[in-house]
Amino acid sequence: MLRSFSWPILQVKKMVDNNSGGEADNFDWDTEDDLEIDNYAISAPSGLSTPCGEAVLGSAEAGSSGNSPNSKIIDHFVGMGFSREMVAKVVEEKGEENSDLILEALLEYSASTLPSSSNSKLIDHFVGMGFSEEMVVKVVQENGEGNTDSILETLLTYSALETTASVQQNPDSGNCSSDYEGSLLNDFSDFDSFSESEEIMSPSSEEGRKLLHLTKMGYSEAEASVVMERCGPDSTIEELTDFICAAQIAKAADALFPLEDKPFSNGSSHKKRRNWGYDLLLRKKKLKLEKRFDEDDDAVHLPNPMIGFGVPNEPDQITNRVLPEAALGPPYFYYENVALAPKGVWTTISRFLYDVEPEFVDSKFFCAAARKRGYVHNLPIDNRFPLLPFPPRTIHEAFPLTRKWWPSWDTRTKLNCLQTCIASARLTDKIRKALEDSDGEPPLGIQKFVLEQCRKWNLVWVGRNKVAPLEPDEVEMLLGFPRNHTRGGGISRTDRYKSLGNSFQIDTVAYHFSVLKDKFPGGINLLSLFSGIGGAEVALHQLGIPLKNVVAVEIAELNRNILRSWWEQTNQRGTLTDIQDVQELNGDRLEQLIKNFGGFDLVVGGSPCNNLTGSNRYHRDGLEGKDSALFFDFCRILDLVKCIMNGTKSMII
DNA sequence: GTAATTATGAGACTTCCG
DNA sequence: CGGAAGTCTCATAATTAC
Repeated sequence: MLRSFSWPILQVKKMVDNNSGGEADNFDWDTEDDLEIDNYAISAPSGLSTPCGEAVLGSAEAGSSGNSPNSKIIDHFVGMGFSREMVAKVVEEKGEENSDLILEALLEYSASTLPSSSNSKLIDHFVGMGFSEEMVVKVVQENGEGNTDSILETLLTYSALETTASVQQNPDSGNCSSDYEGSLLNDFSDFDSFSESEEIMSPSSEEGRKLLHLTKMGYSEAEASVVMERCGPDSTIEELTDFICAAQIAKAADALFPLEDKPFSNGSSHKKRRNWGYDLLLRKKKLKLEKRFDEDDDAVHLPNPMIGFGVPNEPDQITNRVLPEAALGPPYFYYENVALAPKGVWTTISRFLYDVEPEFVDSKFFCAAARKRGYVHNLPIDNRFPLLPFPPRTIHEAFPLTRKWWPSWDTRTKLNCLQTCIASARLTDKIRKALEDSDGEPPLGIQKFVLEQCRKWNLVWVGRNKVAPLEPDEVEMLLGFPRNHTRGGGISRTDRYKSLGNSFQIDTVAYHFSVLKDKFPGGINLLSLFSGIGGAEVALHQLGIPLKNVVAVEIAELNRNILRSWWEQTNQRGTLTDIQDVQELNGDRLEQLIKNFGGFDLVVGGSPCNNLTGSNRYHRDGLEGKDSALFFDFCRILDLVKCIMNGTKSMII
């Protein structure tokens, strides 16, 4: 039943409305819209590139003009890799005669805007998405590195502008609203700076006021009316300008994915693929709008008990659900992260994964340790079955030797979440000393202290007054990995804890994957993002689902070694492809992989949680944190896989 | 002597419960 | 409404290994 989620029927309804073709708020980028916007951009060239361009370029507006006297020299330096606005600014300062002086200034300016080491990773992240480095540096500086959402948005807009500015040699753009300065999206209050267009329309009605606004910003009256018609009468200026920018963004996507990828350049995959960035932007925008309208409904309520659609041996089972159409496979996908993330994170994750409702499950229903996780997936949920035999499900079953020393006042039967760090020897010593001071039953205060530390650090009793953290192989067992999965091969104890603490609980994941067994009797092609020590692979293997082709993306060499070693030891007959960085997985690489073995059946990923988890005292920055933002790479890659596979299919047909 | 490992101590945010 | 419980952590210093 859905009662355990606050995930609303309402949301489902909304989606149905969308699918049935709601006009005004239908942001779906279907072919019709595509054409229409393209035509729109071409048929009305006078305003489209300029208004946004003015806003972005600020005082250096001359750069966007194709026929302005210094455009040639600007193009020259832009061709060398400097950003247009930087060149324009420098040319304005130094004059266009002395190109040496300009070059010197440009180099100096570039050096001064080089990324600091702290945000260079963020910059690499966006550069990896296909944006130019200087553009990224600039945008990161403007937006601050904390706000990846607005960075991405600005980048997309900039790309669009660069493309249109260089593609359209627009004779009129130079003298269009050159007095407009400041942020296009934020400042709409200053009417006085547009005196020359005052007479276009009187701002008597609300509609007229908006129209006037848009025309003052440099759009033609015709453009403004078309956009207002499309966006509906209630749309804000911000939405209207966003919509206009969408036309440029569609072109920006072209710039990101040049036409040379031959195999599919005539098929539909390329066409769809180029829109992923735009889709991402739209989903972000949609999220923002929804946030604005129902801020109260933002929170996802975690179910209690946390059993998702059901766990073995529990009567409450949900075997039916309706997935949004956009979420349907192929491929199947499976995304995992910590359930207890900061507010709004799961709403965002769900929105980006086609509005699929997360399934929150605590692994304590599968093993002796808690592990509260959210899973967003499009797998069927009927006829699931667990791995057998069941692993031990209480501490005593898992560690029978501890029973002898377990004090009666320690009432734990389950361990807390297995994390990446363990208690220090000093702490366990402190506990021993505290207990030795009292004969027999310790005072309540001591009991409370000890119990608190035991819960916090998952300590077990290994002797009289002696507690200890779990050994790595004990953690392996609890998580369902084969014994010694992470042992040896140059891996330290600390690394083992770290890798295991970041991993799936096999029994939980296998229970969800079990529905695939009937569907893929001949084996499965798996794309495993952030694969770590191979939780998904191990789960599928233990279910008896043959692994045909596995592409595992994992940044840590140690983890790749662990997976490779497991792969060899279990005599896998398929092929395992290692990839180090998700950034390597661009459209071309994916097309090549998909072409090689005919598509992925399952895309799995649990992106980094260290900016989400409550254990992080320093950088709990939510999805915008530098590591957890890799979630957006999961979305990016999943989108690409979907597009390429659908494109391939339609080509074959 | 340098590199790798280990020890140590650093709160915040959310939900649940009474 | 306040307290309790729980959380895939991080940076740095100290120590040990090579």
